[in-house]
Amino acid sequence: MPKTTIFDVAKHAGVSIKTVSRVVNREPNVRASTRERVEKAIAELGYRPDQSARNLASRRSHLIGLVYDDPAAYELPSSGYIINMQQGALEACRTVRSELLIHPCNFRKKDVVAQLTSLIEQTRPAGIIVAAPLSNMPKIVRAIESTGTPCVRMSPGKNNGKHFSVATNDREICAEMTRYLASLGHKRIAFVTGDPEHKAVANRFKGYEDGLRESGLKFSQQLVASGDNSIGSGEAAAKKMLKLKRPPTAIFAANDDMAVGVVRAADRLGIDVPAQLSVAGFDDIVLAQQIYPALTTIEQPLEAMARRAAEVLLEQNRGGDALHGMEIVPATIKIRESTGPAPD
Amino acid sequence: MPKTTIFDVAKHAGVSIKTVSRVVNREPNVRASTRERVEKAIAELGYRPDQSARNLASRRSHLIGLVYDDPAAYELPSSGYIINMQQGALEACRTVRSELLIHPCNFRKKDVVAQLTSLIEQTRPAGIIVAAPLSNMPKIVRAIESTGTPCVRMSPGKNNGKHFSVATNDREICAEMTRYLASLGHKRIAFVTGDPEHKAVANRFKGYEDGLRESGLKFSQQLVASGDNSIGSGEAAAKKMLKLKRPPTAIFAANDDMAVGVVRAADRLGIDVPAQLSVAGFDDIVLAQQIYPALTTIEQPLEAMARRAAEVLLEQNRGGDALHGMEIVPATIKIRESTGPAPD
DNA sequence: TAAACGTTTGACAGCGTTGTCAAACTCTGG
DNA sequence: CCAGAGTTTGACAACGCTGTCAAACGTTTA
Repeated sequence: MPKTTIFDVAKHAGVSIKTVSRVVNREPNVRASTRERVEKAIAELGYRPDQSARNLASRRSHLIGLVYDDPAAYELPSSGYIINMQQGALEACRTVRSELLIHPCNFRKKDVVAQLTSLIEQTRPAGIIVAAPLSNMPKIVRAIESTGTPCVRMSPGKNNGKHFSVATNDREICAEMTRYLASLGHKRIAFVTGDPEHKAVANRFKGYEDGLRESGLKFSQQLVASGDNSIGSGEAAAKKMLKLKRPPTAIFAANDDMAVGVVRAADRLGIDVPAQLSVAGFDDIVLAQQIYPALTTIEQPLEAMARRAAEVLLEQNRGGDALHGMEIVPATIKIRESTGPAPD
Repeated sequence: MPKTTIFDVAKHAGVSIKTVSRVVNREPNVRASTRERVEKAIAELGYRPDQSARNLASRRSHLIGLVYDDPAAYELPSSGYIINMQQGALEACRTVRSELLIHPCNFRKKDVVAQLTSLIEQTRPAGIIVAAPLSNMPKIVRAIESTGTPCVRMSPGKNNGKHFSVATNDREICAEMTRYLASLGHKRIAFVTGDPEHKAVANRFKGYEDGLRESGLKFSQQLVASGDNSIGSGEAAAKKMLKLKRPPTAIFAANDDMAVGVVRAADRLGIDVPAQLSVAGFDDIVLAQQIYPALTTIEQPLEAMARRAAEVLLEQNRGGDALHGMEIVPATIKIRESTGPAPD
């Protein structure tokens, strides 16, 4: 039984193949009655357009590419970052029968750009989702744009107006977390910064400053330590600050790994969390709920962001208008056991 | 600057397009001197075959599909299972410039088969990797086979001879773990079984029996409890067995989640691990190293298995012979802190 | 009533490969 | 030196769709 082609449908509906094509692609200027007739024929014959042929003729596929780099994964087995994004993008793909192509690429390699260009030429995806930290690299975004493939950045960085981007409110939510700590009576709230290359992480620090200001607390350089996003660096940073004459009563780390390090440091120093020290993180990694005390943290809406990114791309591929600008998917504060009223 | 096509190469090399095609596809019967000339032309013009056109003409792409279901992920955020497989498959793809298409599918849904068939028709992947538990479902494997797409199963189940499969030595390695526990002096070694639907998990139990026999220990039904692969079920199973008149001195759980449950149960009952009770798991999940005491477990070579699966498929796609039968990628025992000499 | 314009439809030429099949060439043995 | 077999090559038709452009059809306007 040979596969049904557009010709079969055309004959069955008594129209030309072009009209069938128009119906399939939701092109305008097809009389309603004609459209119905064609749709009926499609349904009766169980016609499914051949993607390869479409790709060849239109120079574009129904695949969505997800390109990412997960530097954290080079050290830890899995940060969950990727899987969450995939989940979201996959959901969006499923509803429109698209498929997801995943393409990790190490941005430290010299040939990333060539590699991406080649990926796009080879597979001609309908769109590309670029995840952080790749999305913050102009040369990468530019390379993708130059192929003419629509792309959506998942990134807090500035948008050049040519594409759409999805981000979360890192800064605002961190201000909120800081205000929450202040509302518990904490006067000395410390912050552990992360890798400054990571744009989102930098925004978190700004949010911390905002939060202090909004709570009427004054910023102190002593209460800021820099980490590199790893557990160990969080531990070191906390140890340093907890040994100050006037140590902080709350430490907010720019990511959960470092927050876990802070908890560990407190443990080693015999400081009770949360009775003597409140600890907050960011990311809501799996471990956050598994350690004791369970970590108060901020849940990044990675899945929702990726879903939105894919939706935008897929809608555009179906003929919708290209979107520009930035959309914010808000993060959520998860209050758990590691934060509590300030001591005294 | 229009893209270079096979025609440009043919003209430049003074041959027909068919000959260029032969060279590109490594087909036989091309004179060495001709091949060289064509290869030179390809290099000089920077020719890259258009995949869409290839797909259309040959009815096959350079994509590898990875289809999976991760039932554990419906409850826990991430089991690491998927990410490990992806990693392996991606590595293999990268070396031959192929791309990986990921397609999760819930086997409980009625239309899995239709969905898979449609996926294959749409994307015409060069091959499909089917991961457990999907790989143990005849109807799914049959559906894929009927499309004519080469497929490799990652699964311990019997192989019908039509395809290749990659598995690990669950049974043998579990026997080895059991012998290891026996060698530490344990006489009463218990086992927590997992979801019986999971073929590999069933094999682990058989390995446990083998190990007992080989160590001259006798099997006791009292020392076998059934779990459902979850932490909670491991905890319940352990509590039950630890309250026996003659409790086990070692508990081997069919997966790490349950082993973590066992450790938790011991903790609650005030039983010291490993002084009074040795605990072993299977999977080497991230948590295994993060709990205290760090879990002795078995590392599944998921990444290596997936890499091998993809390699086989890609090699076949490049014109290699179709492989049949089963290949075993051995697992590794990771001895950590949760096991030690038997008490007394 | 006809010109002018917008809407709907179809014919047909690509898109860049691979598959088929036959022609041309090369080598062997008698 | 030729028949016969194998090797190497090329012409050309698919593959199944979209893009282009022009024709046919409707509707409005003067």
